[in-house]
Amino acid sequence: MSCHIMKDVNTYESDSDGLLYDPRVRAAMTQFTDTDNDLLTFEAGAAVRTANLAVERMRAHGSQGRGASAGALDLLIRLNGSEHGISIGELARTAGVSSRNATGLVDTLEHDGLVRRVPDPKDRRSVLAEITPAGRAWMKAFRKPSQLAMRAMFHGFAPEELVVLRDLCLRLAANQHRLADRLRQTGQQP
Amino acid sequence: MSCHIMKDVNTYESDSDGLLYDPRVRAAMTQFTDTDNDLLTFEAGAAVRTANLAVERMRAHGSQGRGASAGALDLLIRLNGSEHGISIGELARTAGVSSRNATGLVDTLEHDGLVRRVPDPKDRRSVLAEITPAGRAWMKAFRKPSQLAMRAMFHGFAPEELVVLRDLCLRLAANQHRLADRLRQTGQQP
DNA sequence: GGCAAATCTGGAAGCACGTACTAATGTCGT
DNA sequence: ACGACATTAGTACGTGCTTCCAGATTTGCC
Repeated sequence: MSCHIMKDVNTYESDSDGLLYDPRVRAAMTQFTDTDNDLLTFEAGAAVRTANLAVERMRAHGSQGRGASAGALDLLIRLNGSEHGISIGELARTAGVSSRNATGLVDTLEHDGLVRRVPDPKDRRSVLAEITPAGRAWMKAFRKPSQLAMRAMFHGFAPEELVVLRDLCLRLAANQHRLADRLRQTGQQP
Repeated sequence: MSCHIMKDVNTYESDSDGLLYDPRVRAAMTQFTDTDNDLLTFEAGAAVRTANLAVERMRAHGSQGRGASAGALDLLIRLNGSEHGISIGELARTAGVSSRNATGLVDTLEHDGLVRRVPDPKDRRSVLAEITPAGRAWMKAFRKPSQLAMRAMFHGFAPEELVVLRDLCLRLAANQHRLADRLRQTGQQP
């Protein structure tokens, strides 16, 4: 391992319990927090962001710029698992983005021929997005590489650890949803 | 709790061990994976993304559009914890972004008066970014609200859970870095 | 001294995401 | 039946992030 490679390796360190932390983040956050627990929350938040960037980067590499941004891919996977079309609004709600954004993501997928729009017979205001045969073929082609990539990303993780990571992340998201709801109710929106 | 509120609550469910999962993600990913472990990796990856979105949203709300995007805020926090300036290149390397991107983030902070550029006396090619008194005042003003927000986000999390979340996320990021290094070495870059 | 590499940034472009608004449609109460 | 109000997707616009390309200048190595 040459010095050039050493220089690029992340300098995460292990704490007394053998768990990773980023000393640079810790140094920066320590001055922004009052208690040890506050520091832990900031570090965890920063770590979530770091992990997300890592997943995004692996995704970007794996799809080779094939119009498969994270958001669009999520929609495509969702549509692939449905035997009928899904409305733009429903896609937006379940993805937790604005309908305008869902419109844009579907635009992208439609432009690439992976998805098409069809009228919703039950509501003339609404449009259903459905996956095309080309979209299903795309999903099929990327199934195995995607699995290999995720296996490599989570190399060294026990199944229980994957489950715990999922739970912790979803609890965080649930907390944020509750907070947003509360703020909306008390009219504290800016 | 009215039905309107019920309708907006996320439909995460608990598995047999009492840990959260998203049934919609599971339904979509099940058709994209071959083994249970693969499903766990995909679910964990999706959960990381969901958690990151949650943190971003809380951040956007807390800063009230005050020029504090996630990337810029990270740099500001970093500079606040340093008694001397830091070069654009160093900021870029430690943030894991390109120097062009770091340049843009510093542009934003400089435009808001929170950061200034000064020449690096040791290297005339280089520019140091340092936090301004206004930047330190900004940090001071947002310290308490930030802490309260993170406490609320991580409400119900034990300290050990925060540490585990941090470790799992950083292990994921470390895996990605190793993979990227390996790809770079074997020349498999696209 | 010569040259390759490093440094930052101007300029441009693409993409994700959000807000405000509009035309069309659907729902509900009178 | 009618009017008020809500919902739907998309237009127009803006911001931020990120990448690419190129250029001027500086630094370090042979």
